[in-house]
Amino acid sequence: MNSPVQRMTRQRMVILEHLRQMHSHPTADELYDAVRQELPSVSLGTIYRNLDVLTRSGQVHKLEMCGVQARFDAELSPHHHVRCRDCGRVDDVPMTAESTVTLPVESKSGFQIDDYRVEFEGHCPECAAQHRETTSVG
Amino acid sequence: MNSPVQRMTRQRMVILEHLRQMHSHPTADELYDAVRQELPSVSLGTIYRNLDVLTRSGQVHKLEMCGVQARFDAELSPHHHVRCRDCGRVDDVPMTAESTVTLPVESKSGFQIDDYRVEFEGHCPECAAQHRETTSVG
DNA sequence: TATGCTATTAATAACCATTATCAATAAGGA
DNA sequence: TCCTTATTGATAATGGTTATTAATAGCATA
Ligand SMILES: [Zn+2]
Ligand SMILES: [Zn+2]
Ligand SMILES: [Zn+2]
Ligand SMILES: [Zn+2]
Repeated sequence: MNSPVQRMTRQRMVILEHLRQMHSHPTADELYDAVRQELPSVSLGTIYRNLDVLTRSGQVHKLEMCGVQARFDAELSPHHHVRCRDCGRVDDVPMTAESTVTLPVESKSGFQIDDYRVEFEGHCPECAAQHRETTSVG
Repeated sequence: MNSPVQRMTRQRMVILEHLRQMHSHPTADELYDAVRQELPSVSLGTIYRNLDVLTRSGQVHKLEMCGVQARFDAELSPHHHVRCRDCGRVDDVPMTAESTVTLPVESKSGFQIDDYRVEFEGHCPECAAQHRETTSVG
């Protein structure tokens, strides 16, 4: 009925520490590469399993964004994200009054709406530069 | 260099017609089921291939969220979407002044932001009802 | 209408992120 | 220290999507 007791294993600790000091919103396999530096025998399944546990207990945020792979974030204060259309890199965007949306109480088909997410899209500096040099040559 | 000429095949036409008269934001395989009624020998690969072509030529919108199946929409006028947290059903939410976000010109790390997407989350009428009857019994 | 080029197809295999399985291990309360 | 069971590493399985390939069919041109 209620969820099992959560133990603090060495793997879980190292995963959480690494995610907390990475601000790149890494994918599971990027985090796997980082954690393996410290725990060479850790398995990718353990990364996925722990990200799931930590997400469900609210210690980590899973970014439900467009794109192929899921990304994770240990920064829990409310903020938005931008994603680069070319390379998929994700960065933070602070919340402002201009990026705040009023929740519609109910959609026309009777949905009860209780949350929303804003996702920005654009180009990171590197891809923007590359795009410029590709199109500038006549 | 430039994309090849787009031909109008029977399959492509039927796919587009069916998507245009479905307002349920179907997944590829849901659309596959619908199209097979008319073209029994169509293949799932053809559905995916055409949805990709039609998306890239702007005749169809692809709604992608990580972790869940992509959904497609032939309604091209600007609007938002709500997704049911339980069953994944997607419905339209009209754009209003309250759901309009001002684009930040640039993020702090130099991203050039040129678009955004608002996605609402909640419960569809069916799942909301089910949730009520599950939790109401003492 | 016939011809040629090639975009598109059906069928199928491959891909790849994520989950499930399972015997062995270890966290942590008693 | 002992016991329960959450967690692990290894590995197989899943499932949505993409790639491959020989055959077919749009469609521009003669
Ligand atoms: Zn980029
Ligand atoms: Zn973030
Ligand atoms: Zn629902
Ligand atoms: Zn829609």
